[in-house]
Amino acid sequence: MQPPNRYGSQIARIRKALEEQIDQGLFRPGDKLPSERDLSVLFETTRITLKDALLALEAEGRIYCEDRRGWFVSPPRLLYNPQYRTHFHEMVTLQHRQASTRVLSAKSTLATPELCRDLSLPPLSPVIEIRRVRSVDGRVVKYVEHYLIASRFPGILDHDLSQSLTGLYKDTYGYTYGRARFEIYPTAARGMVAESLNLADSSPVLLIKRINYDQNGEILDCDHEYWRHDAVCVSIDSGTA
Amino acid sequence: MQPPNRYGSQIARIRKALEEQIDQGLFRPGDKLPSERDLSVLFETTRITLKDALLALEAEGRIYCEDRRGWFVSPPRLLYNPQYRTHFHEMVTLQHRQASTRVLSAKSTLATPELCRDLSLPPLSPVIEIRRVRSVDGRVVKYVEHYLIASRFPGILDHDLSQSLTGLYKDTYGYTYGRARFEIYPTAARGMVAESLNLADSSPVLLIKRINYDQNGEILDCDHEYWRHDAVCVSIDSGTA
DNA sequence: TTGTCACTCTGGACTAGGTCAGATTGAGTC
DNA sequence: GACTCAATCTGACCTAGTCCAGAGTGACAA
Repeated sequence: MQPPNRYGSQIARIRKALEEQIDQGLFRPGDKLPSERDLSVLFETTRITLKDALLALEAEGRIYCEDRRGWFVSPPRLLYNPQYRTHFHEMVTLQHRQASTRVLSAKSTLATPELCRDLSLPPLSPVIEIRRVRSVDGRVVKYVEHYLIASRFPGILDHDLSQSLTGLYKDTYGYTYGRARFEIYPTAARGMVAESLNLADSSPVLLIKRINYDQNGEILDCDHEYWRHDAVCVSIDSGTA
Repeated sequence: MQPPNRYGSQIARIRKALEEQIDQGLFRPGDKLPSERDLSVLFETTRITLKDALLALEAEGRIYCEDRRGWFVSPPRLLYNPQYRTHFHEMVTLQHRQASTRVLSAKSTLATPELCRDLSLPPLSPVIEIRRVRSVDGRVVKYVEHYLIASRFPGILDHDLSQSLTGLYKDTYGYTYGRARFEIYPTAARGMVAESLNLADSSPVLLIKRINYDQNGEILDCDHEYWRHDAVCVSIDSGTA
């Protein structure tokens, strides 16, 4: 074992070396780092120690990992203000970046007990479940599950669901957004969430649950948004509360 | 090596076993788990594999780790609505839990460039820097750095700073809160942040930066709040935006 | 042009240990 | 009762590998 040097530990030494390379612009956002194996040779350590250093940088949001593809330098976080429910594409474009959306599935199903509570529905109510992933500059950053109160959206499954739901709500059903309630907390990606975000199981994500009301204060739907934890900065402006 | 069994992997097997024990109430919030060594013997695996399972549960917020003390079962998350700047103690008490505050340091210093920008101050402006930690039910959950515009708070260092700053602002200076701006994102604890929260370096935390304005729309101060990532659920209610 | 299949590269999962330093504890002292 | 100090417990940090499965690539055949 190497004695602790002026960096305190191997992990800190490697972390700082990589941080410096990124800060100096030798690696640019989106660039791929060398493989864990190559880096462990380069830093004269084992893969486990090296991986601990990579995990530290990942926790900080400086780099991210794609399952079995490699480690990459994180682009700047997307500023996301959930209060203004502008189109995702519009928000991304305003930040001079490129957005895309892919529908994974869309179907009618029965609300879970948790959904019944969140949507104020009686037991066994039907809901429309839409799963989508959204990308910025080609990188998947968000996996969303939308749950729409079925009775309020007749025939919605026949529409193109890769477009903005906000626009569809307004143009087809005459609903505009009123207030909304959010819950935001860090958790881990599992199963389909991890898969859709190209993450390893149990990778950290930021979960944003929202319940959306229409212009008359009636519940419309709720979303479960799973963001790659390094890809977003939630930005909120409160009035006098 | 054991072949993948019906749980998919050792890590998943261990994670699910521990999850079940917690769900069944065999471990209660705040309880200490057996040591990593004991658990690795119990699950017939190595410490590294066992630790991966613990890290997965930590990422999810089910358990948390205190540096060199052990692993513990996470209590329910504290609901935190940053819009209502009620006293921390009041908020915690409303959720039937016990709050405490400890002042780490309080001094006058010069604003960093970042602070000058956030507080709209000219270069080299003096600010009051207050560092505190706040606990819920005896567990440290938040490390905060407050930066007050020095010219607006003459003599504040002579007051008891372990009390609510909101109250002090109002009673001593006649300031009440108006609007505020937040930025919320996951990052890693380093140095004093990690130390104060009893976390290992590079553990995940939720960072909430806020800039606070007074009743007249003038900037008062800004806070950098570092929350243990499993201890909080940010809850927000937006009006019609 | 398209599809497929073998090969390679990657991180994921896993074994089996050791050393180190901070935190805790308990016996003993004053 | 308070204080000290040594033993012990704990996670942090570290070595040195192996095997596996998914992702990507390039040659080649249909």
